[in-house]
Amino acid sequence: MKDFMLKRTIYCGKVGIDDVGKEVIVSGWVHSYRDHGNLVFIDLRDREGLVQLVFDPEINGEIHKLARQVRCEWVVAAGGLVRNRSEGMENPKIPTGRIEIACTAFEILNTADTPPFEIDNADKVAEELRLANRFLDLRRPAMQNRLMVRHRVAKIVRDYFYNEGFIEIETPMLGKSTPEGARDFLVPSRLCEGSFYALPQSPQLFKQILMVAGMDRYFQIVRCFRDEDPRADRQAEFTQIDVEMSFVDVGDVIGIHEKMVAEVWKGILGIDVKLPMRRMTYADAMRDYGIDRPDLRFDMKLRDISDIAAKCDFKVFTSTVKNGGIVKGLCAPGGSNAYSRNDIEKTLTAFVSDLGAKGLAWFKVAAAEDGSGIDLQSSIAKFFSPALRKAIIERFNAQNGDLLLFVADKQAAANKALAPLRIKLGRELKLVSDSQYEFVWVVDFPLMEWNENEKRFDSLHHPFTAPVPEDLHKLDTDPGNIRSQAYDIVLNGNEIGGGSIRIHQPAVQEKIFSLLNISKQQAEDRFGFFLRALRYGAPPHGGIAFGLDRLTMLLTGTDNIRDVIAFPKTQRGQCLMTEAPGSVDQKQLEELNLRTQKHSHEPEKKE
RNA sequence: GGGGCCGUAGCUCAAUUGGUUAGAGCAUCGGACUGUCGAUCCGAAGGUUGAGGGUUCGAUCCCCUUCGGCCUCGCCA
Repeated sequence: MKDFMLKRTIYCGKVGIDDVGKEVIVSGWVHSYRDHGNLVFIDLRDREGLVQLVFDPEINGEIHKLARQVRCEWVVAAGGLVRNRSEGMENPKIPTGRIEIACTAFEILNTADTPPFEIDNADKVAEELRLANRFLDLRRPAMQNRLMVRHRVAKIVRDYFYNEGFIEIETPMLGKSTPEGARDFLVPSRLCEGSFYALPQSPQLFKQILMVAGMDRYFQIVRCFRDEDPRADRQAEFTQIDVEMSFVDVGDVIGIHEKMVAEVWKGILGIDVKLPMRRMTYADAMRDYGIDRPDLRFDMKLRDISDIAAKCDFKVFTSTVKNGGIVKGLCAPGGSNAYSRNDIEKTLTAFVSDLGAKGLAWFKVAAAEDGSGIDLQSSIAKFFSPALRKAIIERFNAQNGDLLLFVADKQAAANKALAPLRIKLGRELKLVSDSQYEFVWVVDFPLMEWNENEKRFDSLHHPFTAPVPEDLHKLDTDPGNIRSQAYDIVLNGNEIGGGSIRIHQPAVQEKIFSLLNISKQQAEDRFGFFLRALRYGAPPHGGIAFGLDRLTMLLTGTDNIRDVIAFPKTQRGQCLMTEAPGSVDQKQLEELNLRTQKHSHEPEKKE
């Protein structure tokens, strides 16, 4: 006994010209209906697409009457004969537009409340409303397609790793909190009163231990959790393609994974990615692009002009250089026509000052007044001798009509402002194409960087990253200049994956901990299990992790991570559909030996 | 924790410098209609202008507080 009579024989979207003359049964959601009093048309939607149902009172008066009652988003099943639409009645807008189903059977499986927004127009609807009614939002083909792409990426990746001899192994979700890195999500333990699990920020130590255990090649498509503020491309709960391999060097890991990426791009977009992908050192990336994830779809490299600036009479420049800063800038091709003086001094300057820059110096490249070639024009041009102006033009190989923009600051501060400025200009000057994919491996990262506030070194990647062997001797003398065997894969300015060769000798690991100001005792408390594992015969090993969410974003051309996650959270980490997080019963708290507490000093209410 | 944008009918938006009864399209409901496909035509209903307070003769508009969404800095080994 079924609770419906008509059983589907084919998906709506799959009914085609080959089915003409066949009896079929379709089921799905009423996308739209057109009632002519006589004929009734229903566009029926399922996962695979739309198909037009026709109800003719001459054919079957009873179901025609029934069909007149349906409304959008009702769930129905219909059976009938597939037939060609006669000439002039075809609808080229939908793939099934050449055929229709002349219905002889019809069943209303469910009615539906009027939806809070029209499925067809949901792309224009406030995201808040879409998230609260995700079951409706996900009925949209665009959303279903993104989830489908995500699924297919996972499938390609699984198949790829299966063929390469990798084993998918699950690691715990309830783990131990490690104070480094991002903030942990904590889960109170009922059985161990007063203790907490942490949700994994990544399976880092587990996958390394799997290498110690001899699994040799591990991968996992795994949820990770970092309790930090979300962004457009970042959720607290996200998915990694996590990989680890034994007896490998940097080249091995890169080789395996660029092939994986190429297979994904081929499988999803049909695009042949040229292998091997190019590589760039961290130092070069920072010098030319001001950032460790350069967008190589366009050139517009940053140039340091500190040597020229030191000789000018512009005090902002000279004093910056004198105080150990740099003057760095870029040349926007055609920028002096695209940006008015007001654009530069208001919009662009505001843009960089939001990023911490103190100002933005500019020159327009124009025909020289004396008719001899080109020259720089600016309110500050007078502080530069003709020779210096010429030197600047040459540094950028600037052309008439270009716009030169400079930030004078400490090196890191200048890069921090210029790198996003470069991206903004590249976009606005239409130097980037959406169909262009420029991959690059960034390598030779510094192992550590000095943390001025804490007076210690911090890992750039994480504390298990192996140094470059030739730099090992600097461990005691010059730790800030040790390069690491870390690598990031960057696509169009997005980091899509990153990893490293790991330290496999306990002595080196302990040395690194001490440089990071982690005492023997602390290391023992936090990573004791791991250090112990390293002492029992750890093979050389390394790995990588890709962000599945971000990969899917790039493959589907969205800049909103929530579009590639079925049930995402808002910027405050809430699910607007389920209203998580929520309060819990007192009884649950008691079982966990937890008590919630209001601020002891509540802000005073104004009278 | 900081900065910015936004919130008007179910949805998307409008509303002159602060001024009369807050409008339109779509959706909804009722009716008409023989091939539509954004159907069409006729009609109806639909509002705590996110919430609270203030200024004012008068507030969607100005000010304060607050809630929510988005973007962003910090944060994200």
